[in-house]
Amino acid sequence: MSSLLPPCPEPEEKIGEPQQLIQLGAAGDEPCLRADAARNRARLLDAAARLIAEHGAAGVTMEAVAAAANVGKGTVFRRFGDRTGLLMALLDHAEQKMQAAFLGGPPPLGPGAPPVERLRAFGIALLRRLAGELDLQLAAEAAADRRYAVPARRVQHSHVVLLLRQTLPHADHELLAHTLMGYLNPVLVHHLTRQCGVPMARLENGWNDLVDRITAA
Amino acid sequence: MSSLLPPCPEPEEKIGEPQQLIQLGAAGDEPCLRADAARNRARLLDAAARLIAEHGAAGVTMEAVAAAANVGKGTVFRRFGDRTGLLMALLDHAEQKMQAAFLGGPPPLGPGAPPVERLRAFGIALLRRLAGELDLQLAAEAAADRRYAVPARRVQHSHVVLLLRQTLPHADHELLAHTLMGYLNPVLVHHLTRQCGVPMARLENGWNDLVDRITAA
DNA sequence: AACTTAAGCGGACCTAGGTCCGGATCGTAA
DNA sequence: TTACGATCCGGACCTAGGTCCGCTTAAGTT
Repeated sequence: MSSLLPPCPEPEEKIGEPQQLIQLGAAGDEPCLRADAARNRARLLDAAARLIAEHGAAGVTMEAVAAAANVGKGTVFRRFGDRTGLLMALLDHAEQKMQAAFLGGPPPLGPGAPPVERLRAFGIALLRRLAGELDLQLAAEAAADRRYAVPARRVQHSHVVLLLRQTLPHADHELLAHTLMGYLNPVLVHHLTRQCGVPMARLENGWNDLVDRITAA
Repeated sequence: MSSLLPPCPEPEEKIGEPQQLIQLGAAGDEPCLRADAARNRARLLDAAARLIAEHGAAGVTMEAVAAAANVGKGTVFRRFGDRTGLLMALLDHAEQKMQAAFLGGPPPLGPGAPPVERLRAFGIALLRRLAGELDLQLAAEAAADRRYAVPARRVQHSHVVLLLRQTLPHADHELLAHTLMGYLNPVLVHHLTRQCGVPMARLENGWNDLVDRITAA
């Protein structure tokens, strides 16, 4: 069975942010904003971060962000598309740093280590990052029908597919990657850690165990 | 490592529907509605089903359902709590039928077959059911912070934990069950089948393969 | 420097989910 | 049958995300 999915017909038109360091084939044309637009964008991100730090991601409205940034509401939506877009933009820094780490950084996360070890390191790194961003990650969840089209997620998914392919020659890497990524779902992590009191250490052990089971010959 | 999670502090107060055949320990006290309330409930479910069949789940507003049922908007929310509650009520029949099948029906779904076979049958059955309900399942997705508290999901999860426990004596059944359930996530199924064109047969093979890997000694 | 135009701005406006509370109704007890 | 209280009804109302469109302005062009 092949592991190549017809690569998911590109979601028609990307609204809002260009946003990703690695576009995996998609055009990486940063539109280069007009001076005033760039200024307002920065103001908005700053205002959003401040408000969220103060009231929590769930307690901040788009109108409040606009007001705090001294900007019209329409400007927020023009720049970021929708609420999810704004929140994902706030997560973008950490995302790009992590992408750089697992695409080109030092082992065991980056190239150089055996694929299974990279897989382990990837999950642990993502779990730890998620744990520190849970509020935002939860609030930034995309609508159900776009969730798997979020660029950051696609990059992570592709990375896992790659590592699996180097480990298991004959398997449905796409589906196995979805399974692995499912374990790293922010909503699940939130549920387990915050609502069930599961300690992070157990989640991390769970990940390593899962990788072992899935990559066992 | 124990597989017993502190069973997730019951979400404070259950709004709306009592809804589940098996409450897994929670009180199963059907409140027995007043005559007019029961009549309106039936009208609402009927109207909702009709409208959704005609316009798709995403194209139906709560107000439209209320109007089609000749009932006030407040009545809808009183009875079902919120939009998600109404949609989940529409899915309840199928859910109860399936619960009955895997809790007490004939093998391989019900008791009698070896646990691994029951696990396989469970996933296949759920996948097929989801495939026929994708619109509704997608629209009925609960808010992120309640998603794992939905009664139907908890019952399914517990069932998987049970089967895993009978198969793997020493494993973190809770976490493995979450992984398996993640594969059966309606949003993922929608993404793969509708957006990527993956045929159901491949998803089913993927499930069996996943069960094998996870339950391998 | 004057002109042009694509990009951006802002806030009025729309929609749809969710809340509230005064009044109507059901079920029961006397 | 009547009286009464708990339950329910309905639609006005609130909120917050998202859209629209006439006006403004940055940034090239001659």
